[in-house]
Amino acid sequence: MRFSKLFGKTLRQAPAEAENISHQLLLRAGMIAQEAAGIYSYLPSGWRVLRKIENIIREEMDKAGGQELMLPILQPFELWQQSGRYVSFGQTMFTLTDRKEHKLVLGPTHEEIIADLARRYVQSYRDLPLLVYQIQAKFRDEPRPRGGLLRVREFIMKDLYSFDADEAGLDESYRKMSQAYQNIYARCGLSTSMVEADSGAIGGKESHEFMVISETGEDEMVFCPHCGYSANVEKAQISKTVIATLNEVKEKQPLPLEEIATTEQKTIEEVANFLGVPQEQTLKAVFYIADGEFVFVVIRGDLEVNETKLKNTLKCNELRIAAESEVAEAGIVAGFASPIGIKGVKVVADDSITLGSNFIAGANKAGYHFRNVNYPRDFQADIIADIALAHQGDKCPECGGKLSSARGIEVGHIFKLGTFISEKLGASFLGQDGVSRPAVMGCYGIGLGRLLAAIVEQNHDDNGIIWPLSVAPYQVYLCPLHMDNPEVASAAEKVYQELENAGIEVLFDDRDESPGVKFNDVDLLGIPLRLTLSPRTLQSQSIEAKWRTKKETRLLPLENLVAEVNKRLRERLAR
RNA sequence: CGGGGCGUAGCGCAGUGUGGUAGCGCGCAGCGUUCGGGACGCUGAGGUCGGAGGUUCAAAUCCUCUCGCCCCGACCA
Repeated sequence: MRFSKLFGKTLRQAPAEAENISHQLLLRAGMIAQEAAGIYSYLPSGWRVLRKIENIIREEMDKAGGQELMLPILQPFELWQQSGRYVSFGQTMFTLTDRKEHKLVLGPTHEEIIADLARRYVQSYRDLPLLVYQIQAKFRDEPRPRGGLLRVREFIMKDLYSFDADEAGLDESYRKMSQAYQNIYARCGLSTSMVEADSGAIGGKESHEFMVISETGEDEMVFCPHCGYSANVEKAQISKTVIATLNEVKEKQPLPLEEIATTEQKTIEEVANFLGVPQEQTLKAVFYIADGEFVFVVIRGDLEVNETKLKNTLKCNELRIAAESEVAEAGIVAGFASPIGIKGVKVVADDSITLGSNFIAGANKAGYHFRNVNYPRDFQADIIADIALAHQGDKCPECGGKLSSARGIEVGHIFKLGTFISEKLGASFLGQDGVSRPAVMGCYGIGLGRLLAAIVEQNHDDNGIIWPLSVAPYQVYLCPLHMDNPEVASAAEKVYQELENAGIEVLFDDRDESPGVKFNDVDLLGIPLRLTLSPRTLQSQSIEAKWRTKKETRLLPLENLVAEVNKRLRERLAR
């Protein structure tokens, strides 16, 4: 490709709307262009990168036994009613109506379609396992697109769906996919962590996310340096046991309830300090509205509520903190509330409240708390579950070690769906025993644009992008200096033709620009190997080679250049 | 949906307070000089000042409404 003809210009200054690095660099490099909030065009060089990523993914999917297919973007709304997932996706789905007043959706994902296909084509256990995938645009009306390509409304996604005869089969498909994912990221030059995750609107029981550690990431995860436990904080568990001192062990016996005046103390911190007890000796009350219903949540004072876990526990679609007025309406004295004596309100308690005794809790009247509150002697909960939020420094649920935390970009998410979709859509098969069963499903997604952005987040310097060779838009940048010098011009043309003919992807900077401009552009574009041809190098019938990742340069003889370049590219790709 | 910010040439911005011929830098076009890390000179093209309505002799500037974009939160793969 001749640079002079390449569609898309490099920019010295990033457009003001770009805040994170990948967004700025991709815009400056002329790889993407924004059309509207969360809607982007890929310009030729950006599209080349995307297609390389796509090919890597395709190869790994095929290797794992996947079959590629193409599914419709326009989907009948009825399918989503059948699966029931239109409720959990809600506003996130783009919907439209055709001329016959039929409701359609722009597919946010394709489990319904694929299950519908499986219903028709999978009839026997002999047809299983089945792994099919698609690489296509999906649409989600995000409440807030952000971060350039990191969170968009129209995006290209690879989704593979697995159908197995039983749980053991699903486990095997899941294992294959998680291996394929590791291969994909490695080939894209990314280092990722696989963490336990919440499955959110997709549903299902077990899921893992692949995270690229980055400050610009939207997710937070915790991991244990000792045993390797790692999880998204939405999902993460912690060990809540408090190591008791001898003195405290004596106090473990439930003592009689006692009312104490705490006139000014409302927050956990104030109450604990006032009474000289640790925060884990108190109970905290938090109020939510879950699908319109008021919920009283109790958790040990030192912990915080994990809203994702709470939402899952309540099996609700909408969850928000209750407004002050709503709390008052429910007859609750904010700041002095506890579940003791509360009637007619759903109470959800974190299981931490069962791990202690003689807690401090609100007395449900202004200015007073109770001492020696014990569960279940003094109050009952409708639901007891783990609803605590993990933090850096908490204890690992596996080994008790100290958890660390980090932010990450989710570049892949795999789910064990089970049978809830196949049951609803009738995707069942006849087993060897002649019994009909729903297929056991899994789904495995990768957002390609987000992956591309994550690669930039992880591979750049002050001058620009540093594409790994495997995904670079061009492998080689041919940079002649003094294009007005006929010897340079003709030698450059010749080298360009030779490289092209050998199938090497080369961007030929035939522009009449100063060396500084060219060098800065190649650094910005992030092309791995730079070949500089000038009157100086021509004196020794050679060309100067420099890797984007390195400082040193070295002269290569023009003779046999193609073979030499090929060898170097191969060596680098093999690493 | 709540809070904040911003819409002026392809990009970055000034001008808005106090209404009076729309500017700067980069980029772009032409010519010339340059040429190993964003060169220089001269000449030039390019703007419904996000949109609509209003006030006024006169609106980028004041008023009302509206649309869009970004950030934080809610929410969300």
